[in-house]
Amino acid sequence: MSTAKVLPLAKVLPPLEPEAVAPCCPSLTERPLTSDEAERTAVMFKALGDPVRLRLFSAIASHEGGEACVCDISDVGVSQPTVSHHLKKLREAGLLSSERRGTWVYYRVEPSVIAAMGQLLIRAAAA
Amino acid sequence: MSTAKVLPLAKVLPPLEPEAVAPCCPSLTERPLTSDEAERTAVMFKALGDPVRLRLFSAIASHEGGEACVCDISDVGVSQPTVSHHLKKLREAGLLSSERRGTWVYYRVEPSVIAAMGQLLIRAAAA
DNA sequence: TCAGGACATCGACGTACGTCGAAACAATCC
DNA sequence: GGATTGTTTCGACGTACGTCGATGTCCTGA
Repeated sequence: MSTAKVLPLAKVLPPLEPEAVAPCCPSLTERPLTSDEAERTAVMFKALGDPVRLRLFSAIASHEGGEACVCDISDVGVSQPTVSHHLKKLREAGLLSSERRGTWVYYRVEPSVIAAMGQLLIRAAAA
Repeated sequence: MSTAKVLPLAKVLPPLEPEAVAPCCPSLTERPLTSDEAERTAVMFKALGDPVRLRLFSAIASHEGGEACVCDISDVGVSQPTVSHHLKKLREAGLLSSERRGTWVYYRVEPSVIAAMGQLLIRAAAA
């Protein structure tokens, strides 16, 4: 029955090639951002611009090893599908990567992207 | 006529008492954010989560002295009311302060808040 | 006092977003 | 294979958000 699946649905969700999401973060202070640069950078900030996503991100970042499985961080007051939706947003923004290990899926913060966003702001504050 | 105005409409828009907007930024990595902390912090990230606002912010940050009048930064492809709306959002988030000087209104980046947001991310990346 | 420029507010419109329950998918255990 | 648990996807719903034109407010200069 249905031997041909329409989509294989990657078993391990890829970390999202970093280039696509963030060629990253041209300085905010050196010159005004172009429309394209702003579009790409805004995606990352928008991802952290929701209370639930911020709590999920914080829960993962503060978990030992900087990673946590979904089951560890689902106590944020919304339904489980909603948690999954938000984690997907964070992953698409390049801030998290995920990997399935047996029954559970583990999410991990993507240090390079986070650090780049931080530098961006630090430099803007120093200007 | 109408000698009694309903609202005085502050001549100089205040920098927004910093406490209200950000008692600021508890570490993302030390422990999971509470609901309230996430709510307050998300406002700041959300403010930078729009391409037009990011371009306005960058235009101000990259302008000499870290400040610019609205007339200097209105070339972002949206109408004047929309620019005003976005600047208000950034100010309400505590990221900008504004001051009227004669005919023009000058916006300036609020270094302490921006720096705090940056530290937040840097620490999360280092975890 | 009045005209004009700079900026903010108002009200309305369309779209994007957060949320949920139901259902599909994946791995494990019996 | 079937039941069970963990996670994602789907479809639908209400609300929040970005955008605009029209209008109001504040300041300046004649």
